Amino acid sequence: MAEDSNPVRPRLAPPARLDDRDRTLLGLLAEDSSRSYAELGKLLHLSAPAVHERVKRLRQDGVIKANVAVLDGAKLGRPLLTFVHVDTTSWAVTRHLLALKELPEVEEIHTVTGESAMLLKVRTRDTQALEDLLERIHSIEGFTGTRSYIALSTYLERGPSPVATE
Amino acid sequence: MAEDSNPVRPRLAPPARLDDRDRTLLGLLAEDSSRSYAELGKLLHLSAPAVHERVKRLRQDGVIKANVAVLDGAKLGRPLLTFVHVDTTSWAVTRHLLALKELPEVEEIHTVTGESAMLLKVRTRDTQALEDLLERIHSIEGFTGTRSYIALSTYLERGPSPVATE
DNA sequence: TTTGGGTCCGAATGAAGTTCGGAACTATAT
DNA sequence: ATATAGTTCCGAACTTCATTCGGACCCAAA
Repeated sequence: MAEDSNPVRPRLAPPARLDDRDRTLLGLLAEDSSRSYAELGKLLHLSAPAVHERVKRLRQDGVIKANVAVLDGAKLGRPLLTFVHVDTTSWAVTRHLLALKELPEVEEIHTVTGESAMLLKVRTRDTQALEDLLERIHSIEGFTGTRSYIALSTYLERGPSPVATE
Repeated sequence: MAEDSNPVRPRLAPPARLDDRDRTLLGLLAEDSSRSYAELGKLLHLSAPAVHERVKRLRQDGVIKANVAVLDGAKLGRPLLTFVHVDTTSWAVTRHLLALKELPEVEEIHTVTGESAMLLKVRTRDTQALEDLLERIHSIEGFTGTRSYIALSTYLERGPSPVATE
C-alpha cells in the first residue's frame, strides 16, 4: 500500500502556525480592519491586550502585510477593468517591469505559464484609454502582442482567505 | 475638422470630484491606512480634524469602500496563484456564483469578453489542490472547460490608483 | 453688503491603542 | 515529582489618537 503519496508542496515562504483564533481574527481583519481591539476581543472571547499581541505577532511574522484602504475604481474615474495577456519574445523583460509599474492604470503584473508570458490587470477610464495603454505596451521592446479580456461584471474581489486548508 | 470626437465613457457609478489633496490622501491611505490623522496632516499640510473631515466625506461618497488587512497568501499555506478561464454554455450561471464564492481558494470572479466567459483568480496550497478545485468547477452544470495560467512571479499587486486621469 | 456653503483651525473630550506586572498553563529537563 | 523556560492571558495604568465643537476665513451668489 502506497501510504507515502507525496504531492508537490511549494514552500518558499514558510507557512506560519496559526490556531483557530488567529484564523478567525485574520478573517475579521481582512474584511474590516477598522474594528477596535475591544470589539474583536468580544468576538474572539479575548481581552483587548490579548488581541493586540496576536495582531502584533501576525504583523511581525508577515502574515499581515499591511493595512490599506480599498478604493472604488469607478468613482476614481476608471470603470473599465481589463485583463491583458502579453506575449513576449525575450525573458529579459524584468527591466521593463519598472516602466509598467509606473503606469497608474496597471494594478497587477504576473508572469504566467501558458500561451502568454505575462498577465496584467488594468483599470482605465474607457476603451480609448485602454487602447492607448495597449499601444504603449506594444511599443515596448520584446512585447510582441496582447490579448485583452474586458471584465463585464465583477462578482467577487477579495484577498487571500485564512481558512484552514486541510 | 472633427473637433467633437467623443469616446465611449461608461459612467454607471458617478465619478466623485476630488482635488489634489484628496488624491494624495487616497494614495497614502491605499498604501497604508494605519497612519494617524496627525501624520497625514503633516504630509498634506493640514490639521488632523481637516484630514478627518476629508476621510469622512470620501467614505460617505463611497470612494473609500473599506479598510482591510492585506494577508500573505503563501504564509497562509496557499503559495500557488492561478488564473482560470472558464468556458460556459449557459449564461444562467449566476446561480452557481454563490457556490464559487464559498470556496476559500477563489479570490476573484469576473465575467469577461473573449474566448472564455469567466475569469477566476484562485490561490491554492499546491498543484494537487488546484486540480481538485478544477475538478469541482468542471462538475458544475454549464461549465464546459477551463484553461489555467499559473502565476510564476507576481511583480505588482495593488488597488485602483487615485492618480488623475486627464 | 449680505447670505450660505465649504473648508479650515485650535481646544477639549472621550475612546482606543499600548505598556506593564503578574497569574495560569504547558512542555521539557533535571 | 520538581524546577525551569516559554507562551498566553488578564486587569490596571498610561499615552496617543479619533472625534466633536465653536468660531474664523474664503468665495460665490443674491
